[in-house]
Amino acid sequence: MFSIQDILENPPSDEVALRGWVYRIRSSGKLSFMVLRDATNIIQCVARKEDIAEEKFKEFSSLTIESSISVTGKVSKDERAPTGYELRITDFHIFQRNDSFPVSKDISEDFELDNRHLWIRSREFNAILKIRSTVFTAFREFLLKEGFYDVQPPLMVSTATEGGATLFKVPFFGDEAYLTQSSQFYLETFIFSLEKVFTVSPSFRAEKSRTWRHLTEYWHAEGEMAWINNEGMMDVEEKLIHYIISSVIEKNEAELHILNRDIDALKESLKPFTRMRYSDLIKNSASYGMPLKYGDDLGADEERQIMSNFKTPIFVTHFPASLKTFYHQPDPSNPKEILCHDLLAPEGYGEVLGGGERIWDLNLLLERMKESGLKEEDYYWYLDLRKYGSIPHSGFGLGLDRLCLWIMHLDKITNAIPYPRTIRRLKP
RNA sequence: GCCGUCGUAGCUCAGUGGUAGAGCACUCGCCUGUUAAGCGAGCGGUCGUCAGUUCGAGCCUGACCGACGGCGCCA
Repeated sequence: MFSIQDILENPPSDEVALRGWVYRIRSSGKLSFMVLRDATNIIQCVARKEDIAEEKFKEFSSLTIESSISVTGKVSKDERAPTGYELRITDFHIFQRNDSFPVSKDISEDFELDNRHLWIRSREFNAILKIRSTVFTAFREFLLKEGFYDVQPPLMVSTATEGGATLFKVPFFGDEAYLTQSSQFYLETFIFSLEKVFTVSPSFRAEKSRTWRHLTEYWHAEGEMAWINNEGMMDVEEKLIHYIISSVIEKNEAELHILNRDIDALKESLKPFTRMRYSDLIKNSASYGMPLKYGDDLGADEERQIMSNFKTPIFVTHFPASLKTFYHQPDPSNPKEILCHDLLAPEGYGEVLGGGERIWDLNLLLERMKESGLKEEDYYWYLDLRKYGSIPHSGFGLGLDRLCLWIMHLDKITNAIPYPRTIRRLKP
């Protein structure tokens, strides 16, 4: 059995059979047009009254969108057909003729989300899923080539990474567990065995966020490297992002077109990324149209305005320690700032990645934990890393859904993931 | 946690205190090249719920219920 894409690439001269779902159907007297879709593409099929029995013609003409069907016929080039070729039907078999498909041309954002299980069949979402697949695969491919190992940290944990308020509680045999909000601390344990590690796993945040770029369950791609500093980490990340974007451009040009993604704009991000200290960003902030003072954090509005001045992502480094969590390594030349970086995507998309050098001195880490009100005994295993062969190291966390959001130039993160989980959505 | 918007037909939405509307979908016709097409006919609603004001409420007022959007937090 051929796929539709096979047929379009190598149109056979003999009769072929295809199977799939009815994407569009319209009848016009003595001929009926049906656009068939499968996983790979769409092709217009035409039934002529003269080619098949009258009853079969009627049956065909009354097909409904998303009915499942197989068709047999001859393929010919036809410029009037949506994908350039057309199959003239000699026979067909209906697996199921369904009632009217709930998802039609006029649907609201909310209705679409309620029917996401059906909406993912659409050409748009088919393209989104294919690009997601490339992004996830490319992330792994690149790091494996760089000598990283793919590791599997636990998702049910007993300690917070960022802060306690945003954890989901789960009953745990009379005790209480939490769904992980970041695997960073576990990745740090792995580097003492494997040196370069990464994981792609879900993270959970019980934040009552209601924004265009927050999810309660999101795909977190995290990496951790032994013996590397903040600058070196950014070098790896920049190559990684370049690799992911190149892969998407190479493998998903057709899908980018379906989504009306400006590929030239995306190609801009294959150029080197600007690196800018937080303090310099603040100094220049007025010229970016967003006057800020030292100590201000970058929110959605700030990032959007600042990034409207850039065509490629930028790294913002050396944030004041007060703006970030406790585990970041202070800058030796100015201990009030830390050796960290955020990667802000262009075209108004903002933060997609955060990373930096971790504190590797035991006493400093203890001090910072105390300031943050964290109990030593909860983090005994994390502290052990600083007791037994501690080394300088860095890591990062990349929001894959956010990366997909930007790469596909979508309007909100719930359109970048098939089954978004947000404060108000647990179905479907 | 803060600010805001909306509940009318299966879907998307109009609706000015005075007889409940349109487009799409669906059903039945018609059409030899359509592009979620076109033409004709048909089908379809206790206007979120409860109360109040009024001669009269989808429309005004209040409460409740439900949904959605933006910000903070972050990835």
